[in-house]
Amino acid sequence: MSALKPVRGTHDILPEEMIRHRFVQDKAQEISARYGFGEIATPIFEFTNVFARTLGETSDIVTKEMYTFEDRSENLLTLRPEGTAGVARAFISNGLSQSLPLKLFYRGPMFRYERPQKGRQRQFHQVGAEILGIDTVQADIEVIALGAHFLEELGLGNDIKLELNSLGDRESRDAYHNTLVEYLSAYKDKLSEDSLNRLDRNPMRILDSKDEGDREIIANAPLLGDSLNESSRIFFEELKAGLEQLGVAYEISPCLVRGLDYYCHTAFEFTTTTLGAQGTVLAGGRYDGLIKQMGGPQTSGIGWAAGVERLAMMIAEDAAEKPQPISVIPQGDEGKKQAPSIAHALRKEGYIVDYGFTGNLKKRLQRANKLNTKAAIILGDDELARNAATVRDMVSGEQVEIPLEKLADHLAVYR
RNA sequence: GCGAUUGUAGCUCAGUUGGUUAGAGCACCGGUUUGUGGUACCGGAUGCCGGGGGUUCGAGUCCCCUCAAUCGCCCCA
Repeated sequence: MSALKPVRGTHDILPEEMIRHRFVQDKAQEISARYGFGEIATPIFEFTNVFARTLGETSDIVTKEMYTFEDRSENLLTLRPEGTAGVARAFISNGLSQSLPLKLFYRGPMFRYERPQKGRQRQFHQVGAEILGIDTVQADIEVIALGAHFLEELGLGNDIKLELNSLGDRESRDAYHNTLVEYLSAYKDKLSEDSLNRLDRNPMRILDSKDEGDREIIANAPLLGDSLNESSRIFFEELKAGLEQLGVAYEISPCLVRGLDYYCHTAFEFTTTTLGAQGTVLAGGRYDGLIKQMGGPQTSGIGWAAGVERLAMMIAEDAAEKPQPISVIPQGDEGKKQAPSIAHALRKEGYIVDYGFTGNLKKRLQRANKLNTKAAIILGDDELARNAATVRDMVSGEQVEIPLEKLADHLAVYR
């Protein structure tokens, strides 16, 4: 046991796992690009108020989960706990209101000081997509369809369901807020302690409570859907119709609310039961008030983020292909002399080439086998004297002698 | 932040009511084969028993503290 451990909630991603990690990220990027999203990278730290002001002063993320520190110039900075606030800030900083609508994809590490569990680290990675500047439901439909498409491409179509709800516009949300607080206040002596705390701060989160006593009270609580005003109701109806048109299956989840303050109208979560308590795998919603709240022009937005680690855990063992290199194996003095330039030439041709550095023929073949090599090129003095190399097919074990100048062509089948 | 479980070799784990030099499988290294891998056989190395303190003649085993992982709550991706 080494005394040198990584900081709690962080971990190393070794090459083996990185293949899956990359697969998830690259798939997200690839599918997003197909929907016309360009990739953006924002800094992993920002001025603290970028997050504090936008996520909601009372949200758990802001009040107890941020990595906040002062730099040497006494700036108060925070490691980003999520991606949307940074994208919104970048939108304002770069005057991107001239280029609306914007469709942006991002990926990268996020930081939250939470109690670690499986699928919940303090440094974790997200991929996300945002559409800025479209206040009609078409954006919601496209963003959700993108999420569903991405998860499907990962091979997770059957393990995941989409939960959908509408928080309504500001007016609807405020109206509901009031009716809910009124209703819940009658049960003040029966609510759980957690929920009591949330009654003032963020009463809608009480709908999510897993406490049994709370659930009984919630069962008869007024529904968010009933407080939606006409335009919000139509918006939601159009969203559902649009998803149906695209064959995106969903379930209405009347108690689904999101933790961050900036959401309105559409809220959705793709969830799974295969990851235990950390079942949310991709989630998002509409945030029409966010950019204005940050000091930018009124600009609507909708987007989602997905947890890369959670998705990487779910994808099938063999979903992400491992590289299959070609091994170059020198044998004897002449082989050692020529091997580096032969390997180099093949790499320039685009082949993945492993050069094992040490060991005799046997050891190098063992290494080649472990690396899942397709073919081995054996460079012995005998064949080099004839300006040729032996190519061993690592699956069949068959060997043929190939003149050096035809080597690259011959290997085409192993590419 | 709260509650519970766990922590022995690189990995997965065994280790009787506390009792000498702590074990297995896989992986690793070497050999059977000094120019031929994947199978087989033979051999080898490996541990601050998570860390610290305590009880005891004696602790991997019991007690306390601590760190970490896992599960649930909370929160969320």
